[in-house]
Amino acid sequence: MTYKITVFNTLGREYQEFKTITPGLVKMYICGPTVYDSAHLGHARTYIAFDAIIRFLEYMGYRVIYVRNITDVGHIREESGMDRMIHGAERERRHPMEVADKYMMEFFKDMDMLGVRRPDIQPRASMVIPEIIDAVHKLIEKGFAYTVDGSVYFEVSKFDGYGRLSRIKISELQRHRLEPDPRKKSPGDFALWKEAPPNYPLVWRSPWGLGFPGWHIECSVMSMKYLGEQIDVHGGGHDLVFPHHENEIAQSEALSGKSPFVRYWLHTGELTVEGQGMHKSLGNYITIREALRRYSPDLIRLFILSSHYRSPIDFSEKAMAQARENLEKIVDALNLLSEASDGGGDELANSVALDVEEFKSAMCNDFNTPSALAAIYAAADKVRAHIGMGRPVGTPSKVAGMILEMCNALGLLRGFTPVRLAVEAEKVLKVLLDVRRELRRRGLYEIGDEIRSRLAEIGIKVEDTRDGERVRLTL
RNA sequence: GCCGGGGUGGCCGAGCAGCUAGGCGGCAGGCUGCAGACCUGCUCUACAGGGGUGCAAUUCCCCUCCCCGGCUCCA
Repeated sequence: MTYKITVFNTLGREYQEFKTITPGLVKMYICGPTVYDSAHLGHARTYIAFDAIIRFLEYMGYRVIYVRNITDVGHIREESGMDRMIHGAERERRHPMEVADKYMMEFFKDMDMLGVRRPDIQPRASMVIPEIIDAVHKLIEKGFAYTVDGSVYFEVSKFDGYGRLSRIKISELQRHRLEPDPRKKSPGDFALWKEAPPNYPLVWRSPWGLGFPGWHIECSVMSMKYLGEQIDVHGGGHDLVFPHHENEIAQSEALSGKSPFVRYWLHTGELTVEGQGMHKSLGNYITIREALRRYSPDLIRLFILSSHYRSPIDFSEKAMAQARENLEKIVDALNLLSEASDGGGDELANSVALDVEEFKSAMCNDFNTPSALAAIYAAADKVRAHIGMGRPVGTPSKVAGMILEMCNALGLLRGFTPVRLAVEAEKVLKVLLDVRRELRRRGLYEIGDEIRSRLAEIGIKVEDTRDGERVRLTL
């Protein structure tokens, strides 16, 4: 059967059938981080969510060209009007590019540890400065931008349809955290190129003097440089809808003269911690490395995928504990299957095959990972019940393969191997269980239970069934 | 103020016009020396409140209340 994938497009706020420009090929650009500090759980949420989407598309047979940028210049901070990179550099008393490198490498490592598929191209804003200057120049030539001393601004009113993505009206862009530059023609106009103050540590020569790019333009340039003037998917956190993505559309379509710049805009919901936004001042700022010290990558991923990518998600110990139970259920089912012997019919395999169909249709419905996980749980439960009732599995490796196939399509349990004891340990365990059986036969339950609880402490759960002991390893 | 997203059973969390989400937890029973796993049943005719349109509304429309986000910092 063929599957129709439906996605919710932020542009238009509606569900649309997913049809790529070139059949079978997905050109996708995801906004990467500004590397002035360690990545946090919010980044993990966004990139894991997109990772699952990408893996699923690949699972469905698409080739995905995935570009995710690194922004290492031009991201202005509000209170000081200072580039975020410069701020990081001042804090750490290093050169801005040294700071950028440090956090970029850290980010790459975090993503690898989380099992996020590497993008095919990871361009860096500072490496496309010539292209940015060129783009800014063209925007001036085309009449979409104007200069004010050494700065260049995009004139929003020149671009028809500005505000289509975020549904913002130019006339309502009246509230500002920062006093807008009074020389701008309209408060909504945004910088393409900024004139640098004296002694600014990170500047480039341009036709307008020494300066640096505005935030937004780098993404337009990198997206078009590596994926072309029109792409299939552009994604990022929900907080980027305005102004970042709105401005990207304006710049890009003004430059290329082609519309739409992006077919499907996908945005991930915010991550909160115990119900509050993450802020260093609240003390609830959790970096990815901190999270990885406490939780396995699969656990973090399962937690994130338990919520739909567009919904907000709240991080808490309780939520993680719940995710852990669910993960253990899946792993338990896979472990049980690895020990089950062939025999019986295809009944279980056929039933799990239905779950795989459920899984696919859930994911085809705007990448509904909670529903997709429900299908995996259903399959795992069937396995546990089947084996729990002592029924033959039929083709355990086939069943395990189907469950792993679903998990892997979400990036879960990619490195799964059934937990096994070493041969020697196996023999020792057998001796212990033999002794325990004899103890129980003589009614010496207390000592038998002692053996059981001591084994449980080291991750070996012994369960007594009619057919003897079943050992579950949670090593 | 403007724009956007939400409020689903004890908790988490899908669905969004008719048909069981799912998970976690709790209770009772079965099986067990016990525990666990597994099985059965219950908690579970839940969808913020009030109107409206439908044969039919958690799902669409309007109003009210509450929460959150964006409005040139953010994934």
